[in-house]
Amino acid sequence: MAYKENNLPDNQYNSEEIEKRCTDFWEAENIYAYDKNASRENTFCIDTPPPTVSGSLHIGHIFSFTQTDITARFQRMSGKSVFYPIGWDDNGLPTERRVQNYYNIACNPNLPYDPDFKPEHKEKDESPRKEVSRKNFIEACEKLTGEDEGIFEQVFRRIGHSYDWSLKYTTISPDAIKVSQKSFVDLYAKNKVQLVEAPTMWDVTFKSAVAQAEVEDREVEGFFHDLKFKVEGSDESFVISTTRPELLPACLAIVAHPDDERYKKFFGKNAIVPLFDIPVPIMPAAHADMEKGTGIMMICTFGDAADVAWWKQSGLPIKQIIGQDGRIMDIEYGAGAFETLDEAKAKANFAQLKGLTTKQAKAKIVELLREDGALQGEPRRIMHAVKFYEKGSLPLEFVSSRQWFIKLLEEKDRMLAAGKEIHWVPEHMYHRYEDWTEGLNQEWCISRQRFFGVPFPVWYPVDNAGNPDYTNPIIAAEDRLPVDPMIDAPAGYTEDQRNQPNGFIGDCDIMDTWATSSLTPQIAMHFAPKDAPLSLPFDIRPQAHDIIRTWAFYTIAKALLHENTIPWKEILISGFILDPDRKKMSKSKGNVITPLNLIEKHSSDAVRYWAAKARLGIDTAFEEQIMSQGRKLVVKLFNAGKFVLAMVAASELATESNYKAHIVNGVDKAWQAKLASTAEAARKAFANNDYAQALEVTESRFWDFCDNYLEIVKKRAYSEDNKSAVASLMLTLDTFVKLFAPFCPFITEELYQIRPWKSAAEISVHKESFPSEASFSGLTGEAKLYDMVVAVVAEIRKAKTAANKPLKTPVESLEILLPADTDALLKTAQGDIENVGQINAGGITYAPAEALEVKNIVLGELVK
RNA sequence: GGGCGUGUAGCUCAGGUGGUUAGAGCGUUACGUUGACAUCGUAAAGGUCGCAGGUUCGAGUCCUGCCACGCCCACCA
Repeated sequence: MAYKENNLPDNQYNSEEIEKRCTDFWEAENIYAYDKNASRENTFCIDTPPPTVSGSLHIGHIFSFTQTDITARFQRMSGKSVFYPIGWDDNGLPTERRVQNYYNIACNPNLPYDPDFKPEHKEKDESPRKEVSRKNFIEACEKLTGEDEGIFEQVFRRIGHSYDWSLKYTTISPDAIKVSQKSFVDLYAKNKVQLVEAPTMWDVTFKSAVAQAEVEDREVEGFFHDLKFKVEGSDESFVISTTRPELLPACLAIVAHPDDERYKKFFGKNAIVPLFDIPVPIMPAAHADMEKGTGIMMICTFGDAADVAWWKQSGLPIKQIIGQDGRIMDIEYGAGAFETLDEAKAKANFAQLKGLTTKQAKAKIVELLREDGALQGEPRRIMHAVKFYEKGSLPLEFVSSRQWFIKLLEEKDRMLAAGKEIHWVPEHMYHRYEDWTEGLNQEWCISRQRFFGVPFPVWYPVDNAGNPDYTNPIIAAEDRLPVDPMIDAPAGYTEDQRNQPNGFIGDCDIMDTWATSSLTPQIAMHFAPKDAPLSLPFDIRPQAHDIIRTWAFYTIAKALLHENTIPWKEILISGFILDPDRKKMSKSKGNVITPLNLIEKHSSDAVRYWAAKARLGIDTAFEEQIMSQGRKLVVKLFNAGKFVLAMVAASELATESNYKAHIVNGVDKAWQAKLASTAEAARKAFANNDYAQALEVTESRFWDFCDNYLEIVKKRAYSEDNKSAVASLMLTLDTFVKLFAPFCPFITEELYQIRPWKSAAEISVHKESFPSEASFSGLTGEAKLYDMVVAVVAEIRKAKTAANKPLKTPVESLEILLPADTDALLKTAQGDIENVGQINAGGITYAPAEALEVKNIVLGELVK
């Protein structure tokens, strides 16, 4: 399609029109299509992060995604076929939460499907959430994510990200589910995944297991309670300080350090748990800290990870009293595992706790302990760190449940080696990965008791008594994927055998989002043409540093487990956008300054300029002024371009594609030498992943061009003998549009397209080769000459400014002192110097000196 | 407690392998508007380069220690 009707520059810069023209043109001409005919060596593969679709795009997205786009554009201009997919991460908890709030609904998997249910947006009110079936809930998720994704795409197109949109995927789509389930099936075959019933970190709000990587510590208020325990069969007693008295009925044992003289005598005896009169063994344990509290502590089911670890090696029975809803369970207390010396007392006390939340139970039990006399003094307030699910608001509990785990602990060494093989930018980010990998102490729990996500391709046989056999799961065959075990029956069974004796049940859990996100390279390849020469490792993975322990870590794990390779050669870690007060930018503030508002105000190119100014891995404060600065640059590009085009249009060279041969003037060739070195510097900076540096050198050369070179050649370009000047301006424009193209794809395309000398073979600036020193072969001269001319011009300007005179004030005479070896060189530029300085003919005199100097400037009178 | 990073002009940031008067943009001030410029240009003021030692002829740059801030990890009865 034709880019523009008349191919003339607009009178004024109008970002919206230019952006519209460009996006339409790129779309129509398929400028960014991935070329599968290129070899793998000639392909640059990007493992694009699929943004989480749960609400609106944040300016931080624009920031980091634009930085990747700049790299992609440079690689494309370096002759690579760029595989630059885009996907939306729409499965998982964030989406569920948003859908619940947006439609005011909640999923109840026990309800039947209602085909007439239509989700509608409801403003937040007090009305209870409408319960809907699992299928209705998933449909609501799909509806809302679909709408959100449309908006995301609009913004990403508007900001000029050069994805191949035909490769677009969503993580909840059947094909992505297939890839994810295939991964599970493969891991099962390789014995890298296992179903385990064990105490797991559990979020009571979301009623789901969580993985180590999703856990964070928060400083919260707590209280030490000093509890008196009697020692069985003696008059002795001791005091334990605990923050979790509500776990008293779940107490398994009492431990103290083996060398602790205070308690050594008790080892082997039993302590009596207050209120419940349960005898529990007093045992030595090396992890007990003599300095902390009273030096003696209780092990419960389960206070923390240390309790779990100790319990595992103790062989003692489990005493689970906290249910999956975070409340004290309804159990027959006083028998079995909870054997007691006084059943009636234990039952009576426990009955008062049943059904309470842990917080309520704590208050209740303190009351009971106080009555009982076991509580010594009053609870003492402390601040301590407690583990929370990163998206949760209540502390995690350890609840025993059946979950699928990927066995990563045995892969630690390989993981560390793989991390070293990958090039981290900036390098120090590797330490985060290393820290995390070395500190890993749990297998990766991938089951989630949620609804909107990838189902496990798993069923369990049911025996003739109606009990599921979890030891012999039925795994779906690969060619059946994707499957939903809650809808599809396993091979060899029929649907009417579901939940029946001698039948089967489906695994009702879904996978952790990361179990799917960790396969982004594999998913992207799955959505590419089947005969494309794509393979791991990809070239780059761009991402932020907060998800090194999740996304980066898990992706490396999956690539190792499946393909036995690293997933990418390089990982580029972007920084965060911080509020001006240097806190991480909050979503609430993001609503005020939305990306679209900023784009409309400053233009896409200007917003991209802002993103390009920041270096990788460095957190920067949000400063809108940088966008204004970017806009100034873009407007300047527009105006300078328009000016050059006007000067060229008057020349007979205007339509000559082989104009370069006319660059013969010394000053012009000197300028081209400067331009060539800038191009080379930009190229080198890009090769070093330092796009900010590439922009910096390009930008400063461009302002040099506008302030100096353009003024220096202006008069000559209007004169009779103007071919060299005009050709030089043409080459300059051709060069700058290419140098700026990765940063400002819109204004550069606009200028590129409306050049009168554009040939039919020239499709888009974004398909051009990025300039290098070699592009200027034979066109460059003595760069020094340019520097000297600029220095002389600067002195003349300074003299005029000092005298408060306009710059067009004529100069009667001036003296240039200069070294002998540059004398002849500078004199070749005398005409240009006279032009730009408004110097009277013959006004310049020369004298030898050590260094260049301009003296005795005599200003004339400006004739009106 | 362990690790990583940051600390340069009022603000936001640049400053390979140590080398002349430490840079940019914004902001401030003064002046000007040259044949493109919803402006633009020319200039000025503004810095003990976190602090203290050390290496060196020479340190913003290398070494040691300290301080402040941020982040990551671990512990947390």
